[in-house]
Amino acid sequence: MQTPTELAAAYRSQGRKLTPQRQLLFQLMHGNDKHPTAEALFAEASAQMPGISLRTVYQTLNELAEMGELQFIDIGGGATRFDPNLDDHHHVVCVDCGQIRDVHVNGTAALKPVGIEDFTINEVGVVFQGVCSTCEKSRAKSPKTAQAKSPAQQAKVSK
Amino acid sequence: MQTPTELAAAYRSQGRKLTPQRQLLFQLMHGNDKHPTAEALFAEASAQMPGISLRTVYQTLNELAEMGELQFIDIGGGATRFDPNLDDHHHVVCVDCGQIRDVHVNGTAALKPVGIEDFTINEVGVVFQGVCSTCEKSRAKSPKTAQAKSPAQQAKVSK
DNA sequence: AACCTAATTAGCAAGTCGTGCGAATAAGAA
DNA sequence: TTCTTATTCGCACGACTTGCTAATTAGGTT
Ligand SMILES: [Mn+2]
Ligand SMILES: [Mn+2]
Ligand SMILES: [Zn+2]
Ligand SMILES: [Zn+2]
Repeated sequence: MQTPTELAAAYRSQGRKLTPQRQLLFQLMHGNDKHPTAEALFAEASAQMPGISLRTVYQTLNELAEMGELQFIDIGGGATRFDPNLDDHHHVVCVDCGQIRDVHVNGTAALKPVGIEDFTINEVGVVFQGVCSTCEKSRAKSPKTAQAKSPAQQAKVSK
Repeated sequence: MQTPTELAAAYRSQGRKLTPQRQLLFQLMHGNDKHPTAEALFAEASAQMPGISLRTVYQTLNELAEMGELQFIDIGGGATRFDPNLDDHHHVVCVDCGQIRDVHVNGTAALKPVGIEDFTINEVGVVFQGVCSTCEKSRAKSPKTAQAKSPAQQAKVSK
């Protein structure tokens, strides 16, 4: 995603208006590597701008996605996560706390899909599933007790 | 996923009952490589057993997942897809029609995630995005016209 | 500085997907 | 056949996201 300033220019050049809500969201998303949900972003935004609506957050995120400024990440778990990082990168998910971390992956070019000659491939996504060090420690302390997870950070893991 | 007969045994040995609903779902899922949604499976089941409830379909699918007989696949697009194929494999998604196809991938062992030394990785998933030959042809005929897609097969694609 | 108008916002209704709950039903053991 | 308890089904409800629209506002025009 471009900087808030660059986005301002991009918006104007497209006949879009520069509202305080949008500017705030530009700031909050720029360089954001947390892969937040719309709700999470709404919470942050609300702190600085009480009254901003969740609807506007969704609207702006969709808008930015249409403009190619950010991507959606759907890895299960209910809510879509938003990612302003447009570099070629992939993700690791902690199955315990649900956090998503960027990860650069070497070797993706060498991946050879077999049996789909009839497809024209445009993109490849790699998702690692594991446990982060923090959760690993918690497990050591209370091996039996499942950690309390807020719905927002729960990861619905396959298999 | 095991055969309906094997599942029957597994169920009984776990004190679970063998209902006609479950048996039908075992059949419909066994060897199913369509990665159906719960709704899609419900539709198929309803054809053979009018009156079966969507609730029961969800219940049975969750049950089978708990038993490790199938996996959930979440690649965006609204509904979770179910996969009875437990072999080590990956998926290709047609961004046009939303179909998901199994694909064996060579080279996954060589994938090197960089910068997540603090994670204990358990699993790696690879998803290819592209266009299937059928959709490719449709595009040739009507390049401008977007294909009509049923909600169930729509793929919500990131980026 | 006041004005105009299209774009935007906020809020609530509604849609989709999935789960909690409880009464009625049925599997399977006795 | 009887009994116990797992299961089914239907509906309410919850989480997430979008549709709709009246009120507001950005930003160009006079
Ligand atoms: Mn990312
Ligand atoms: Mn599969
Ligand atoms: Zn964690
Ligand atoms: Zn297709």
